[in-house]
Amino acid sequence: MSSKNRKRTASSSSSAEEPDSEEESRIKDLRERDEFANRLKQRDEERTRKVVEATGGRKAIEEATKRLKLEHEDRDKIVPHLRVQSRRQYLEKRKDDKVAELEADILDDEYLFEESVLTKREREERQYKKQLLNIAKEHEKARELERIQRYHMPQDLKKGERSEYVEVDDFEKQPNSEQKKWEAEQLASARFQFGAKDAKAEEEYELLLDDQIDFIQALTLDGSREKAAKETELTEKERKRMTLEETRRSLPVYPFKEDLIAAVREHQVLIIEGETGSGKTTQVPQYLVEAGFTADKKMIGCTQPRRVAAMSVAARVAEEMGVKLGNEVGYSIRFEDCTSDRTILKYMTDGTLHREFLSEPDLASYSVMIIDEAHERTLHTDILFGLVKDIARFRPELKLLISSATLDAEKFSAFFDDAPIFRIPGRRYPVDIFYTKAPEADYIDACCVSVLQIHATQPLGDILVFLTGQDEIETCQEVLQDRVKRLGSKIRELIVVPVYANLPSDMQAKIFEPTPPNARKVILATNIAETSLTIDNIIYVIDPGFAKQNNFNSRTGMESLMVVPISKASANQRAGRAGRTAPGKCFRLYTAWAYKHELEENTVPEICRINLGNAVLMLKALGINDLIHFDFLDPPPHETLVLALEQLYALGALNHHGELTKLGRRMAEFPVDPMMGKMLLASEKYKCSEEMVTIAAMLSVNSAIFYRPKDKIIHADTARKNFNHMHGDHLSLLQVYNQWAETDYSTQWCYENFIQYRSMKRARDVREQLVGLMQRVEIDMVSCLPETINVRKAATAGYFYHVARLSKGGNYKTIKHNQTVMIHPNSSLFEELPRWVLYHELVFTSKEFMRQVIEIESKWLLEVAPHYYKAKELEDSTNKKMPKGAGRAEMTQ
DNA sequence: GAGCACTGC
Repeated sequence: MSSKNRKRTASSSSSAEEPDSEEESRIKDLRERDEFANRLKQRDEERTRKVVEATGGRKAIEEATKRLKLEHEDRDKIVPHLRVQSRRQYLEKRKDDKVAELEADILDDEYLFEESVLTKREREERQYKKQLLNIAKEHEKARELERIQRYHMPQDLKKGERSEYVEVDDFEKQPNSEQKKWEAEQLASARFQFGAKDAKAEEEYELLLDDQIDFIQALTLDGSREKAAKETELTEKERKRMTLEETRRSLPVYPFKEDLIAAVREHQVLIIEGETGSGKTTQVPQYLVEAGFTADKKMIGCTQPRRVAAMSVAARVAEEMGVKLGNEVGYSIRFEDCTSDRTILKYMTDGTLHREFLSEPDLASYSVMIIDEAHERTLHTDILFGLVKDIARFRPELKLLISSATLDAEKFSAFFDDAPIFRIPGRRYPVDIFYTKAPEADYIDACCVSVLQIHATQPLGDILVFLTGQDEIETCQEVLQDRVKRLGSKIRELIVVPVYANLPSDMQAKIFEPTPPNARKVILATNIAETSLTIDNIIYVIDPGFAKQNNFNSRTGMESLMVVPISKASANQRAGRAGRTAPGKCFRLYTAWAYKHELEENTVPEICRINLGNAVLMLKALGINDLIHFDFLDPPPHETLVLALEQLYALGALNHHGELTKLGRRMAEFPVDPMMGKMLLASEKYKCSEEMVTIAAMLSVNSAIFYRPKDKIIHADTARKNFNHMHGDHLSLLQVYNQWAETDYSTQWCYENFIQYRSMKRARDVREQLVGLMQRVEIDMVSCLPETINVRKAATAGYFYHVARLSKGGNYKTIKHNQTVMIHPNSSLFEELPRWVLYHELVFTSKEFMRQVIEIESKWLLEVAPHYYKAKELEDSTNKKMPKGAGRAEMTQ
């Protein structure tokens, strides 16, 4: 692509009579861009070669580098700690061995000798052993509980007492442990008995609830398993005894193995329609390996929308194939590449594959690419569709498998030139669906009533309630707990557990705890339970029919998070959550008529709802110049694309021919919004790369840095104010990070300052990645502290699009759209009201708010973006911060 | 004086 451009442009400029300086600089830039891209490619190749020589894979090298660095930095601190750690691990292992030994001993003993043949002493000894085992087990259980503590605020502790809070992340330091934990959870939850099994015969409750909701059953979501099939079902114990091979054979996909391989051989693109539980994600790639699709050293790739899925599926498949994870079977996700030169089966997140396109635009190292969970329609899968469809045209030997749930298969087939659909049955129980007779005005209240109604009248079994956000969940939790308290012993125990993404992970783990016999668990969840979290043993689902959805308005450049009715697809997905382990019931808090006539068929895909700045830049970097005619499964709004292109042009990532510039090529290396990418690159000129990288990392996790527990709001706000910087929030965030880094990334410090450790850890990961990328785009890391003017100038160089000026009445108006906006009350500048501000984002909640604001001087705008701002636009600026209270008076003049 | 659904690079 680039060479063609160069030729064309070279000839056009030579035909010009006089030297056109603009044209010349464009050509020079294009040349420099291609030289830069070549350097990148060369460096990547050298790096790969080195890795292959070292045989350990990239991961090993990274690990080794990290370890060396660590050792160098604080060897003295770490060694004693490591010693304790290893001693502890040894003791732990020894204890486990001993307990297992004891248990086996008792079992043997009981098997060999009946109680009656034993002497008194032998009987006593057996009794003693059993007691010992019990104590050991109880002890272990208690320790498990201790290990996962609630969020303790420091002031809860007495003086001198050490905090016992253990961040769950501490256990994630071993390689792959996040996935191990996930698996353990999954396994544990699978073992929990379905509540009703333990229950005695249903007791009659004569209980009158305040109000009741009338439900009518409308239809049953068909399951592929019937109640009767349960007899043939394997108990957990039996399943454990089954070998891996037997388990594989028992999966619904197994009988289709040969047909599937034949179909893949015959067709280049195949749509696989299969429900969850069919085993397609783990089995299909293995079948293809067996069928020889990786014979010529090429890989089979499989994308997943979520990190945990990519990791755990890879681990499972490695086990089934009897290889070590990271060798023949590996996974690749952000911050973690667990593959080697031996890898033939690679699981990855869709975003990772999207990035891989930058260094390998033809997917040359793959013979098969599987896009799994395509129906979820994430931004990345949607873009991948267009890209792989294009590649398939000039690489006829590349096989594509698109795997999706039932409803969308036809649509995918049509998109991929009527590719054949291969259907695989799943495993699911039927779910009865109930609708309300009349619409419910207050759905929170209706939820609570329904929960109690189910609790009082229905057989035991856990309830899952879908709510829109933290706020609703907390309200609902209070109401339920209050009503349960008032009903007292008239009803059985009801355990209420909340779950949403921002909840600390130890509290999230509570949803996997077993429900005690004769009690019922109610899980109040956001959409997180719709796809991301799978909770077993749910029998009842309550679905009010709403969700929060992010929408981007490209006309105003504003994001809004609003409560909207869900789609039919989403409603059915929610209902399906009731039928995973047994037949279930789903109560919809809307009428059957509303379902039929008011709900959309499908949720609007993400690509149509968000800012596409980064996506467009990536596509440009891949040489796709005509974005308006890019083959989208669902094309995003025209204005969104135009806005993205416009911004890229203003930022200098595209030249006036719409071609990618060197600056744009460098920006594309960063997995951030183009404005932020520009800001990072501008830090080179302003000699503050250290600061900008930190700020970028903090901004990208920002929403969840400050922790505000409901009962300690005042403390939390005071703690937050201590970080406030007079020039704005970017600098406050910088202070937070730097102070944290000074404490050696202490967890304790986070709790003392009401800062979420999890978010900070993530910011650290992001920062590390960005530092690596800065080196990649040939920028040295330097710091400008304690001076911070350059920090704000570099931010302005990226975000000059996001500037507002104080106007009459204390409101701000955006410079380009003249739109009235306000500083968000959480900002450190909320009461300061500087004349000119720059904002990181514009969000519409109750009003139009600028979130993350810094004070700037208008003359900087002319310095960093002379092509975008005219001096006239910026007139009448005093550039002085107005004295508090006097601001308005001065403005009226 | 507000309030952040969920992912991912």
